[in-house]
Amino acid sequence: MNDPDFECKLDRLKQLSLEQGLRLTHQRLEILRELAAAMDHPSAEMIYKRVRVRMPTLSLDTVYRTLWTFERLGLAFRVPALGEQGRFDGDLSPHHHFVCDACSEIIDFTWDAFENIALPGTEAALGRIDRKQVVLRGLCGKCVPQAA
Amino acid sequence: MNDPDFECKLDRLKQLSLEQGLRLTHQRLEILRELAAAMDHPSAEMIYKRVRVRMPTLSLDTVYRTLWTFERLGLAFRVPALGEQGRFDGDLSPHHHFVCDACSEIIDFTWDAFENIALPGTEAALGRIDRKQVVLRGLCGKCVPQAA
DNA sequence: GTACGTGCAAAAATTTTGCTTTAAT
DNA sequence: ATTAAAGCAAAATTTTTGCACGTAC
Repeated sequence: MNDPDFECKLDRLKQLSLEQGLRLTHQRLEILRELAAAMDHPSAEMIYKRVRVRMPTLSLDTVYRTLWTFERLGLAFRVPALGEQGRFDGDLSPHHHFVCDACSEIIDFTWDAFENIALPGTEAALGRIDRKQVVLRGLCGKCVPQAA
Repeated sequence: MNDPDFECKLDRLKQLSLEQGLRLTHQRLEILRELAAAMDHPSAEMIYKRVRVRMPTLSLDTVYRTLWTFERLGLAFRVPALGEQGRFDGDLSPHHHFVCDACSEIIDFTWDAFENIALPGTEAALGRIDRKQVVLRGLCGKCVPQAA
Protein backbone atom coordinates (compact mmCIF):
# COMPACT_ATOMS: atom_id res chain seq x y z
CA MET A 1 0.00 0.00 0.00
CA ASN A 2 3.09 2.19 -0.25
CA ASP A 3 2.59 3.77 3.15
CA PRO A 4 4.56 7.03 3.27
CA ASP A 5 5.21 6.51 6.98
CA PHE A 6 6.72 3.13 6.27
CA GLU A 7 8.87 4.56 3.49
CA CYS A 8 10.18 7.19 5.85
CA LYS A 9 10.98 4.66 8.57
CA LEU A 10 12.57 2.36 6.08
CA ASP A 11 14.91 5.14 5.01
CA ARG A 12 15.76 5.79 8.61
CA LEU A 13 16.41 2.11 9.27
CA LYS A 14 18.67 1.98 6.21
CA GLN A 15 20.57 5.01 7.40
CA LEU A 16 20.96 3.68 10.93
CA SER A 17 22.02 0.32 9.58
CA LEU A 18 24.80 1.91 7.59
CA GLU A 19 25.90 4.07 10.49
CA GLN A 20 25.86 1.35 13.10
CA GLY A 21 26.74 -1.73 11.11
CA LEU A 22 23.29 -3.24 11.52
CA ARG A 23 21.99 -5.59 8.89
CA LEU A 24 18.89 -4.95 6.88
CA THR A 25 17.22 -8.32 7.15
CA HIS A 26 13.91 -9.42 5.72
CA GLN A 27 12.65 -9.96 9.25
CA ARG A 28 13.45 -6.43 10.35
CA LEU A 29 11.90 -5.09 7.21
CA GLU A 30 8.66 -7.00 7.63
CA ILE A 31 8.37 -6.21 11.33
CA LEU A 32 8.93 -2.55 10.56
CA ARG A 33 6.28 -2.68 7.86
CA GLU A 34 3.79 -4.30 10.18
CA LEU A 35 4.49 -1.81 12.93
CA ALA A 36 4.04 1.14 10.59
CA ALA A 37 0.77 -0.25 9.28
CA ALA A 38 -0.64 -1.21 12.70
CA MET A 39 -2.96 1.24 14.36
CA ASP A 40 -3.60 -0.89 17.43
CA HIS A 41 -0.34 -0.76 19.40
CA PRO A 42 0.35 -4.44 18.84
CA SER A 43 2.12 -6.77 21.23
CA ALA A 44 5.11 -8.82 20.13
CA GLU A 45 2.81 -11.79 19.74
CA MET A 46 0.35 -9.86 17.57
CA ILE A 47 3.14 -8.76 15.27
CA TYR A 48 4.46 -12.30 15.21
CA LYS A 49 1.13 -13.68 14.05
CA ARG A 50 0.66 -11.04 11.39
CA VAL A 51 4.10 -11.26 9.87
CA ARG A 52 4.08 -15.05 9.98
CA VAL A 53 1.31 -15.08 7.41
CA ARG A 54 3.79 -13.98 4.78
CA MET A 55 6.97 -15.20 6.48
CA PRO A 56 6.15 -18.53 8.11
CA THR A 57 9.66 -19.23 9.37
CA LEU A 58 9.71 -16.13 11.59
CA SER A 59 10.18 -16.91 15.26
CA LEU A 60 8.74 -15.04 18.22
CA ASP A 61 12.10 -14.39 19.83
CA THR A 62 13.20 -12.58 16.69
CA VAL A 63 10.19 -10.31 17.02
CA TYR A 64 11.16 -9.49 20.59
CA ARG A 65 14.79 -8.89 19.69
CA THR A 66 13.81 -6.76 16.74
CA LEU A 67 11.39 -4.65 18.73
CA TRP A 68 14.02 -3.93 21.38
CA THR A 69 16.41 -3.02 18.59
CA PHE A 70 13.83 -0.67 17.08
CA GLU A 71 13.23 0.91 20.45
CA ARG A 72 16.95 1.48 20.90
CA LEU A 73 17.10 3.02 17.43
CA GLY A 74 14.11 5.24 18.12
CA LEU A 75 11.93 3.64 15.44
CA ALA A 76 9.32 2.43 17.90
CA PHE A 77 8.64 2.56 21.59
CA ARG A 78 6.89 0.59 24.21
CA VAL A 79 3.58 2.02 25.32
CA PRO A 80 3.37 2.62 29.06
CA ALA A 81 0.39 0.32 29.40
CA LEU A 82 -0.89 -1.60 32.36
CA GLY A 83 -0.05 -5.21 32.98
CA GLU A 84 -0.78 -7.66 30.20
CA GLN A 85 1.62 -8.03 27.32
CA GLY A 86 3.96 -5.26 26.33
CA ARG A 87 2.47 -3.14 23.57
CA PHE A 88 4.41 -1.26 20.93
CA ASP A 89 3.84 1.90 18.97
CA GLY A 90 5.46 2.79 15.69
CA ASP A 91 3.90 6.25 15.55
CA LEU A 92 6.59 8.66 16.70
CA SER A 93 4.59 11.85 16.33
CA PRO A 94 3.61 13.56 19.60
CA HIS A 95 0.49 11.86 20.84
CA HIS A 96 -0.89 10.27 23.97
CA HIS A 97 -2.85 7.21 25.00
CA PHE A 98 -6.22 6.52 26.47
CA VAL A 99 -6.46 3.02 27.96
CA CYS A 100 -9.84 1.43 28.52
CA ASP A 101 -9.94 -0.36 31.87
CA ALA A 102 -12.59 -2.73 30.58
CA CYS A 103 -11.43 -3.88 27.16
CA SER A 104 -7.79 -2.71 27.30
CA GLU A 105 -8.09 -0.92 24.01
CA ILE A 106 -5.51 1.82 23.55
CA ILE A 107 -6.73 4.93 21.76
CA ASP A 108 -4.44 7.69 20.52
CA PHE A 109 -5.17 11.34 20.99
CA THR A 110 -3.30 14.61 20.66
CA TRP A 111 -3.36 17.44 23.17
CA ASP A 112 -2.00 20.80 22.08
CA ALA A 113 -2.54 22.47 25.43
CA PHE A 114 -0.35 19.83 27.02
CA GLU A 115 2.46 20.22 24.51
CA ASN A 116 2.52 23.93 25.23
CA ILE A 117 2.85 24.03 29.00
CA ALA A 118 6.28 24.09 30.58
CA LEU A 119 7.59 21.09 32.44
CA PRO A 120 7.50 21.47 36.20
CA GLY A 121 10.54 23.17 37.67
CA THR A 122 11.64 19.78 38.88
CA GLU A 123 13.54 19.06 35.69
CA ALA A 124 16.83 19.72 37.43
CA ALA A 125 15.80 17.41 40.25
CA LEU A 126 14.75 14.59 37.97
CA GLY A 127 17.56 14.48 35.45
CA ARG A 128 17.34 14.46 31.66
CA ILE A 129 13.84 14.24 30.24
CA ASP A 130 13.60 12.62 26.82
CA ARG A 131 9.92 11.97 26.41
CA LYS A 132 6.71 13.09 27.99
CA GLN A 133 3.46 11.25 27.64
CA VAL A 134 0.00 11.34 29.09
CA VAL A 135 -1.90 8.20 29.97
CA LEU A 136 -5.63 8.58 30.46
CA ARG A 137 -7.62 5.75 31.93
CA GLY A 138 -11.32 5.11 32.04
CA LEU A 139 -13.92 3.39 29.93
CA CYS A 140 -13.99 3.72 26.18
CA GLY A 141 -17.09 4.67 24.24
CA LYS A 142 -17.96 1.04 23.64
CA CYS A 143 -17.60 0.01 27.29
CA VAL A 144 -19.34 2.94 29.00
CA PRO A 145 -22.85 1.76 28.12
CA GLN A 146 -22.12 -1.72 29.48
CA ALA A 147 -20.98 -0.42 32.87
CA ALA A 148 -23.47 -0.56 35.74
CA MET B 1 5.38 4.15 63.12
CA ASN B 2 1.74 5.20 63.23
CA ASP B 3 1.74 6.51 59.69
CA PRO B 4 -1.27 8.81 59.26
CA ASP B 5 -1.62 7.73 55.64
CA PHE B 6 -1.81 4.11 56.71
CA GLU B 7 -4.40 4.94 59.37
CA CYS B 8 -6.51 6.66 56.77
CA LYS B 9 -6.27 3.77 54.32
CA LEU B 10 -6.98 1.30 57.07
CA ASP B 11 -10.19 3.13 57.88
CA ARG B 12 -11.13 3.06 54.24
CA LEU B 13 -10.39 -0.65 53.97
CA LYS B 14 -12.51 -1.31 57.05
CA GLN B 15 -15.36 0.69 55.59
CA LEU B 16 -15.15 -1.03 52.21
CA SER B 17 -14.93 -4.39 53.90
CA LEU B 18 -18.14 -3.73 55.76
CA GLU B 19 -19.90 -2.43 52.67
CA GLN B 20 -18.79 -5.19 50.35
CA GLY B 21 -18.54 -8.16 52.67
CA LEU B 22 -14.76 -8.35 52.38
CA ARG B 23 -12.77 -9.77 55.25
CA LEU B 24 -10.16 -7.83 57.11
CA THR B 25 -7.37 -10.40 57.16
CA HIS B 26 -3.91 -10.04 58.63
CA GLN B 27 -2.46 -10.43 55.17
CA ARG B 28 -4.49 -7.58 53.73
CA LEU B 29 -3.60 -5.44 56.70
CA GLU B 30 0.12 -6.06 56.42
CA ILE B 31 0.18 -5.60 52.67
CA LEU B 32 -1.71 -2.34 53.05
CA ARG B 33 0.75 -1.21 55.73
CA GLU B 34 3.72 -2.04 53.53
CA LEU B 35 2.21 -0.27 50.56
CA ALA B 36 1.50 2.86 52.57
CA ALA B 37 5.03 2.90 53.96
CA ALA B 38 6.76 2.20 50.64
CA MET B 39 8.04 5.15 48.68
CA ASP B 40 9.50 3.13 45.84
CA HIS B 41 6.48 1.85 43.92
CA PRO B 42 7.17 -1.75 44.87
CA SER B 43 6.42 -4.79 42.75
CA ALA B 44 4.38 -7.67 44.13
CA GLU B 45 7.59 -9.53 44.78
CA MET B 46 9.13 -6.62 46.69
CA ILE B 47 6.07 -6.40 48.91
CA TYR B 48 6.14 -10.15 49.36
CA LYS B 49 9.73 -10.10 50.60
CA ARG B 50 9.13 -7.21 52.97
CA VAL B 51 5.97 -8.53 54.56
CA ARG B 52 7.38 -12.04 54.83
CA VAL B 53 9.92 -10.79 57.34
CA ARG B 54 7.15 -10.43 59.88
CA MET B 55 4.68 -12.90 58.36
CA PRO B 56 6.70 -15.85 57.08
CA THR B 57 3.72 -17.90 55.94
CA LEU B 58 2.58 -15.28 53.44
CA SER B 59 2.50 -16.52 49.86
CA LEU B 60 3.24 -14.56 46.71
CA ASP B 61 -0.08 -15.36 45.11
CA THR B 62 -1.84 -13.80 48.05
CA VAL B 63 0.13 -10.62 47.46
CA TYR B 64 -1.00 -10.56 43.84
CA ARG B 65 -4.61 -11.28 44.72
CA THR B 66 -4.55 -8.64 47.42
CA LEU B 67 -3.03 -6.00 45.18
CA TRP B 68 -5.69 -6.58 42.54
CA THR B 69 -8.30 -6.32 45.25
CA PHE B 70 -6.82 -3.05 46.47
CA GLU B 71 -6.74 -1.72 42.94
CA ARG B 72 -10.39 -2.59 42.50
CA LEU B 73 -11.18 -0.87 45.79
CA GLY B 74 -9.20 2.21 44.81
CA LEU B 75 -6.65 1.78 47.61
CA ALA B 76 -3.73 1.38 45.23
CA PHE B 77 -3.05 1.38 41.54
CA ARG B 78 -0.65 -0.05 39.11
CA VAL B 79 1.95 2.36 37.81
CA PRO B 80 2.09 2.63 34.03
CA ALA B 81 5.67 1.45 33.91
CA LEU B 82 7.62 -0.13 31.10
CA GLY B 83 8.15 -3.84 30.87
CA GLU B 84 9.67 -5.55 33.86
CA GLN B 85 7.50 -6.42 36.82
CA GLY B 86 4.29 -4.60 37.55
CA ARG B 87 4.82 -1.81 40.06
CA PHE B 88 2.26 -0.53 42.51
CA ASP B 89 1.59 2.79 44.13
CA GLY B 90 -0.32 3.36 47.34
CA ASP B 91 -0.14 7.14 47.09
CA LEU B 92 -3.49 8.28 45.77
CA SER B 93 -2.80 12.00 45.75
CA PRO B 94 -2.45 13.60 42.30
CA HIS B 95 1.10 13.06 41.17
CA HIS B 96 3.03 11.77 38.20
CA HIS B 97 5.98 9.55 37.44
CA PHE B 98 9.40 9.98 35.99
CA VAL B 99 10.91 6.66 34.85
CA CYS B 100 14.66 6.38 34.39
CA ASP B 101 15.47 4.42 31.24
CA ALA B 102 18.78 3.32 32.71
CA CYS B 103 18.06 2.20 36.26
CA SER B 104 14.24 1.92 36.07
CA GLU B 105 13.81 4.03 39.16
CA ILE B 106 10.39 5.67 39.39
CA ILE B 107 10.38 9.18 40.82
CA ASP B 108 7.20 11.03 41.81
CA PHE B 109 6.55 14.62 40.95
CA THR B 110 3.63 17.01 40.97
CA TRP B 111 2.69 19.38 38.17
CA ASP B 112 0.19 22.11 38.94
CA ALA B 113 0.14 23.52 35.42
CA PHE B 114 -0.90 20.10 34.15
CA GLU B 115 -3.70 19.69 36.67
CA ASN B 116 -5.10 23.04 35.56
CA ILE B 117 -5.37 22.62 31.82
CA ALA B 118 -8.56 21.27 30.30
CA LEU B 119 -8.67 17.82 28.80
CA PRO B 120 -8.65 17.82 25.01
CA GLY B 121 -12.06 18.14 23.41
CA THR B 122 -11.82 14.48 22.57
CA GLU B 123 -13.37 13.43 25.85
CA ALA B 124 -16.65 12.69 24.15
CA ALA B 125 -14.83 10.63 21.58
CA LEU B 126 -12.86 8.62 24.11
CA GLY B 127 -15.49 7.78 26.68
CA ARG B 128 -15.33 8.21 30.44
CA ILE B 129 -12.03 9.42 31.82
CA ASP B 130 -11.27 8.35 35.38
CA ARG B 131 -7.61 9.15 35.79
CA LYS B 132 -5.01 11.21 34.03
CA GLN B 133 -1.33 10.71 34.51
CA VAL B 134 1.89 11.91 33.00
CA VAL B 135 4.84 9.60 32.42
CA LEU B 136 8.17 11.27 31.80
CA ARG B 137 11.09 9.21 30.58
CA GLY B 138 14.75 9.96 30.45
CA LEU B 139 17.78 9.55 32.69
CA CYS B 140 17.65 10.27 36.39
CA GLY B 141 20.17 12.48 38.15
CA LYS B 142 22.28 9.48 39.10
CA CYS B 143 22.38 8.03 35.59
CA VAL B 144 22.95 11.21 33.54
CA PRO B 145 26.65 11.50 34.47
CA GLN B 146 27.28 7.88 33.47
CA ALA B 147 25.81 8.33 30.00
CA ALA B 148 28.23 8.85 27.11
C1' DG C 1 -21.43 -22.41 60.97
C1' DT C 2 -20.59 -20.32 56.52
C1' DA C 3 -18.25 -18.63 52.89
C1' DC C 4 -14.34 -15.92 51.79
C1' DG C 5 -9.53 -15.91 51.70
C1' DT C 6 -5.09 -18.20 52.15
C1' DG C 7 -1.29 -21.39 51.16
C1' DC C 8 0.56 -24.66 48.36
C1' DA C 9 1.80 -26.44 44.16
C1' DA C 10 1.30 -26.63 39.60
C1' DA C 11 0.26 -24.31 35.29
C1' DA C 12 -0.04 -20.56 32.14
C1' DA C 13 1.71 -16.71 30.00
C1' DT C 14 5.38 -13.75 28.71
C1' DT C 15 10.09 -12.80 27.78
C1' DT C 16 15.04 -14.12 27.61
C1' DT C 17 19.08 -16.99 26.54
C1' DG C 18 22.47 -20.50 24.50
C1' DC C 19 23.77 -22.45 20.65
C1' DT C 20 23.83 -23.75 15.75
C1' DT C 21 22.79 -22.36 11.17
C1' DT C 22 21.72 -18.83 7.78
C1' DA C 23 22.42 -14.87 5.23
C1' DA C 24 23.72 -9.66 4.77
C1' DT C 25 27.60 -7.13 3.96
C1' DA D 1 34.89 -14.51 4.18
C1' DT D 2 33.12 -12.37 8.23
C1' DT D 3 30.12 -11.81 11.52
C1' DA D 4 25.57 -10.07 12.85
C1' DA D 5 21.23 -11.94 13.09
C1' DA D 6 17.70 -15.77 12.75
C1' DG D 7 15.73 -20.01 14.24
C1' DC D 8 15.02 -23.44 17.51
C1' DA D 9 14.43 -25.17 21.91
C1' DA D 10 14.87 -24.72 26.52
C1' DA D 11 14.98 -21.78 30.59
C1' DA D 12 13.81 -17.91 33.35
C1' DT D 13 10.44 -14.70 34.92
C1' DT D 14 6.12 -13.09 36.10
C1' DT D 15 1.41 -13.95 37.03
C1' DT D 16 -2.69 -16.99 37.43
C1' DT D 17 -5.42 -20.99 38.87
C1' DG D 18 -7.42 -25.28 41.33
C1' DC D 19 -8.15 -27.17 45.43
C1' DA D 20 -8.01 -28.23 50.46
C1' DC D 21 -7.65 -25.97 54.73
C1' DG D 22 -8.04 -22.08 57.85
C1' DT D 23 -10.24 -18.09 59.79
C1' DA D 24 -12.95 -13.63 59.91
C1' DC D 25 -17.46 -12.74 60.26
